[in-house]
Amino acid sequence: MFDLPSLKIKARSGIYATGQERVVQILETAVEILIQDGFPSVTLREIARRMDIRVSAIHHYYSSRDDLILDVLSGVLSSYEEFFEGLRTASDLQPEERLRAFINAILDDILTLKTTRLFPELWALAGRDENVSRMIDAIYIRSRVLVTRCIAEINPALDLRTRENLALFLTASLEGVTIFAGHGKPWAGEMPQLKAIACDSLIAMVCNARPIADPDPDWRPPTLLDAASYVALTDPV
Amino acid sequence: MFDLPSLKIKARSGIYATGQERVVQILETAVEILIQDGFPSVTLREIARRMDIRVSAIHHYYSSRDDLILDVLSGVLSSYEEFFEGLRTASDLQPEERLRAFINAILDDILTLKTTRLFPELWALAGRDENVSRMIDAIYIRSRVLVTRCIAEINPALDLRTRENLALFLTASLEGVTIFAGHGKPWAGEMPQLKAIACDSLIAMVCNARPIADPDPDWRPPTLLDAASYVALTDPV
Amino acid sequence: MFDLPSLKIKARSGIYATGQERVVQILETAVEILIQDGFPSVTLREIARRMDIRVSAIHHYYSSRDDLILDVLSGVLSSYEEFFEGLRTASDLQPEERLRAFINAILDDILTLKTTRLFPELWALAGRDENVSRMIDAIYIRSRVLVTRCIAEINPALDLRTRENLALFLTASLEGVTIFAGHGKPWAGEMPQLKAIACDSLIAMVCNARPIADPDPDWRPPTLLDAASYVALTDPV
Amino acid sequence: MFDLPSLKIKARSGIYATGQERVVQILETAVEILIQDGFPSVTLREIARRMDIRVSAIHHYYSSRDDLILDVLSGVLSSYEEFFEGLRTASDLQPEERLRAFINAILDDILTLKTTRLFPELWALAGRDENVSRMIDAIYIRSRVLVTRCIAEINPALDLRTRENLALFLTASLEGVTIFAGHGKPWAGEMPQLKAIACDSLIAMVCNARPIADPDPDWRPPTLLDAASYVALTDPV
DNA sequence: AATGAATGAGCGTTCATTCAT
DNA sequence: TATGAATGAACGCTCATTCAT
Repeated sequence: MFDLPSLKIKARSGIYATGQERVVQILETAVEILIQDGFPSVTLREIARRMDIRVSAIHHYYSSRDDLILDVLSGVLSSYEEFFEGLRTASDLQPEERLRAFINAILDDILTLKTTRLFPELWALAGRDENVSRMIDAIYIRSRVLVTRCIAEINPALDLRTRENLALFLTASLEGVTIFAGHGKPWAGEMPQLKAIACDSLIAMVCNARPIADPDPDWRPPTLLDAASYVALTDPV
Repeated sequence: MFDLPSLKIKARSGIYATGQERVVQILETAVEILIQDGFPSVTLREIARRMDIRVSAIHHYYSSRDDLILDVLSGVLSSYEEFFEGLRTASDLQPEERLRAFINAILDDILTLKTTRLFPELWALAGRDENVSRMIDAIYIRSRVLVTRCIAEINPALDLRTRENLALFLTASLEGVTIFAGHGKPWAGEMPQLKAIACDSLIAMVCNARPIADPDPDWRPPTLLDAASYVALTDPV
Repeated sequence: MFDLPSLKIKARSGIYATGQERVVQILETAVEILIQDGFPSVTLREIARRMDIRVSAIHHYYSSRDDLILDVLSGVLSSYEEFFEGLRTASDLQPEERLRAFINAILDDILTLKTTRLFPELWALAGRDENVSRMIDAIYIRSRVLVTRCIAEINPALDLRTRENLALFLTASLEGVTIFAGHGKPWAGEMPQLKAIACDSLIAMVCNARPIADPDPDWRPPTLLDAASYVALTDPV
Repeated sequence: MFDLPSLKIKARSGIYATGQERVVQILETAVEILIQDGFPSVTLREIARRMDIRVSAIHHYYSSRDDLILDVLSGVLSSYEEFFEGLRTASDLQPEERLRAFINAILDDILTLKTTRLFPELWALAGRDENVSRMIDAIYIRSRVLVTRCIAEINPALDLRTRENLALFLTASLEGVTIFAGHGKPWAGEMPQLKAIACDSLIAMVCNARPIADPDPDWRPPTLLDAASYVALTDPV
């Protein structure tokens, strides 16, 4: 139903056609290495080796490795952003069905090699890099927009904090499956059963949740982003 | 109730007393770096620098860096093994309460810096290294021993496969929380709420689960380990 | 009294008006870098960066970096040539006063950032590059024209060799002050005193000098230049 | 009479004989390159090439190139420090003769390839590096200790400031000769005449100097060093 | 007239590793 | 038991240069 759109990278420089292509090639190659061999293997030399160009040619497009990596990450994450955006808008189903579709889409995506490899790398990276932490925070905020909305519709009695915590736990539950049933992992074959379990238990969780007695009216969902960025990501528009 | 036993590393090589100590120091220093700065920073140079010894002194105990890393990982994981072992044996509670205690213990552990940093690194590493995959598989098998037993007691009607899948999803749910509410993560402050949500929803999941109609009698929980190792880990002893 | 004329660089290549301008801009930028950051920083990249053009645009005007550097140096030195030329022609003073004016002009010039930075760089460069040696030789020959003439007028009894050696030492004395009392150097504040000392002692030196008893009639001032170039530089015209 | 002592370098590390030698070899090779090809050519690769060792072997002794360069410079300058120290202590001549000996020794030293190449490089470097500036300042302070003492003895009527300025100008005069009559320079052959001129004129300068009418009692010789370092260098001990 | 694309050589530095002491 | 000496491979990066556009 929902499909992860293929990686779309915006070429930065290059009025020449070949230059635009090169940037895309570089980023795609970097992602390829990232998926296949992990972050430590994403070196300029390895990218150059695979592309059969020289390292200095990469430096022609990116003045530093950090620049390149940043572009790689933002490219990767923006592709997921589009994925979540697609999930949010493309549906006219009932809230419960929409949530079920979301859960299934995420777990399907987890089965792909790309997601299985990429996200654990990003989680590890986030532990060492504040910028990556923020990027990941942003992408998951985007992802939870749909979930919180479904929860609000399914169980209108819930206060904001409970809704957000439910959405967070629901998302965490699904992400955790990556470790065990991701692509090539032992439990990947059990994904159909896991999807059923996840849908049943998580939707039940939402339905049966009770609001907290005395909600703090000032509570806001915690985030690494500044208020403006947060609003921009969650704004319905 | 449950307590994470302090890291105990068994020295492998080293005949002399001081040698054993040195190995322990090396491993502890490596783990310290691993937690503070991540895997890429665990270099022989850095270990030597912190210990104020020479790099070749480390090589005296470990013939290669890979050897050392393997020892670091097995040390780390065996400490968690003891943690899970402790969870299993130390309790005479009712099954539901035991499960609740397990969930709370895991989520408490997730709040520690060590676990927050270590596990994402391990998950990333598992994507590139078969040995690490197997080590992680082993440790999670250990962890699920208690869960599957609780599930069997709470809901005796369930078939093996459903039990195992429930245990797997339950574990995955908890591990996923690391990403969002681990030590220093934005949602860490919401852990009390998340614990309540996790307990309620996961225990409800176990209670309400239904066995599959036509279970395959030959089904066995998927694992990267060989049968003997698997049995050794799950054997009640 | 004497004034260092502002740097005038003659564009060498470039048929078009804008091209000539570009060459001048390039050279001025190069000199600016040379003065501010020293020779090693005069790279095509840095020039291009400051001019906000591309490196290859510079190559459009100079087929090699060495070409450019040579042009930079000849531009710089020709500006000093004009300086010395100005000293020589602009004066109708008595010889002793003319010499005093020369000394003061040189020491004033030494106080400028440009000269303080430029000349030590050139001296160092001369140690490695024969062409630079010759260029510097030429510029100092020009500079000594006035001095030798003053000496001849002040102390007509002197033979050529003694005159030239006196002029050489006088010039060397002044140049040496750059190292200690150039722009930004610790002794720059003592320049008034140093000027007085230099004038008194060097003019006294000229006045008190005695010719050598048995002058070699074939002696000629040593130079790296060929005879024709030498004559051209010293020719009164 | 006075001789520039051969470069003496203190080995830093190396309990092993070969290691001590290596450090000396590295520094000597670096100085050799510095003299022959100038500072920009003093690269780790060039040193390694000449020594027929690997670049990483140099890094075994010096953790960074800057470290090495610093050691090179301090080695070079300390050899000159000893040179000046030798000039100061080794003499029981009358003050005027001592000064004459100093002038001749400096001008003899200027004729060596080493000094001819080294000092212009240092002067240029000083324009870009504050540390080098300070090192050079220190070495020249050392050099002027003898000169100022001679001046004080020759012309006791002089105030401190005039003495110091005379010493400064005298030193500058001699240093300036490097540019024209250093090793391989066109005027090197005239050095005997230049020495005579220098002796005559500079000693006459000292003899004929007059104190300033109203000396500032607070005046101190300008320096880049802190007061303690300055005193340490000039202290007779 | 100017740029973009790409190269190749060189730079300082990090790292795991081997070996003799 | 531990170190110093030395290596070789790899890393990110700078630079001048060539060539097609």
